[in-house]
Amino acid sequence: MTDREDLTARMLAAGRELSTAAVMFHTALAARQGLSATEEKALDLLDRLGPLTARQLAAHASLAPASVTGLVDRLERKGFARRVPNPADKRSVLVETVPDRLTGLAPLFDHYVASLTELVTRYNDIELAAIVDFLTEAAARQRDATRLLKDDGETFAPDSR
Amino acid sequence: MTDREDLTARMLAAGRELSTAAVMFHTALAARQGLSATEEKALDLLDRLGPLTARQLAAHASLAPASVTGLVDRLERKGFARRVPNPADKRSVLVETVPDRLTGLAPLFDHYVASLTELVTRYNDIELAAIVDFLTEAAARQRDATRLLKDDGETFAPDSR
DNA sequence: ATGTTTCGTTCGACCGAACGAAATAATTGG
DNA sequence: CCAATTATTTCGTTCGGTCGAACGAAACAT
Repeated sequence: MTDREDLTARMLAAGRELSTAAVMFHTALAARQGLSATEEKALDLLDRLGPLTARQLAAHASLAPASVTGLVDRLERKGFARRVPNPADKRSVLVETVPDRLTGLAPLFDHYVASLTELVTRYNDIELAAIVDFLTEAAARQRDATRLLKDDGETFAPDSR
Repeated sequence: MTDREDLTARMLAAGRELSTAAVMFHTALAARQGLSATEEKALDLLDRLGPLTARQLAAHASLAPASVTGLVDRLERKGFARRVPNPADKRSVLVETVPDRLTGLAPLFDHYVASLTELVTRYNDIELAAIVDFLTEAAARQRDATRLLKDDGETFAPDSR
């Protein structure tokens, strides 16, 4: 095995390690907040797409409208989201995340960010640029893989977002 | 903002992207196989620690013995694990993963691995070594953060199952 | 040998989370 | 201004997943 092949193999192994570490981190984060997978997914959708009506949230999360009522009830009870009246349509309800729902965890995030910031002092600008490029590209390719995984399996189960 | 600060900020942003991509990939992978979070966690434990007795699996997964019976029943029914007699103790049962439980997904993995392998041809040896080092170190630091998250949260809530 | 501990399973019960159908409220269109 | 449509909630139900307690079988100890 050449040095180059060895480096590539180690890249793959390290990538797997980081991947599982990320999954475990997110799992622990959700558990710490007392959130189920569905609830966390909903909060992520609301963060990424902005306030949504119950119906829109149902569509994005692939849930029945009745299920969203219960879901939002739980999120409100736990203090992670709230219903606000929709000025444009008094039948509907806008659901939005509570702005500072992560304040209690800020020290942890700060510590982690500081740790990574310290880590990259090891590398010169050229190396760091390569790292940034790699992370960006790897994320894009993993998103592609995720899409393949879904499309391939849901040919008959429309998500309809 | 200096170039260096900009690079570091982009490293953090790209890292978050990759992290969420990894989580979504794992979620899709589990859904594709019809596995719940608990079931996937159990399979991961069995893969990492080798065959375990039901009791050991219960301890590692923080489940009651009765729950493990049902869990392993489900995994067997779905074809992802099996019980084998424990030669050292006829009371106990060893649970192991079925060796080729990912064969159907091999093409997908191969494609993703090939994509990453192609990606790193962009970088010279120095840069690639930096990438490998970064991935390894970032994984270690994220594991640390996960541990903090858990320890900090369970100081008062003994799991004790 | 025989009493005790350990292992996994079975049983019965419970809870969270999802669903469909019906009910309620508000909007839209003729 | 009324009928049809749309948005959400309520209601009752179902299902999966977990638990504690009780049990039989095997191992251990004395």
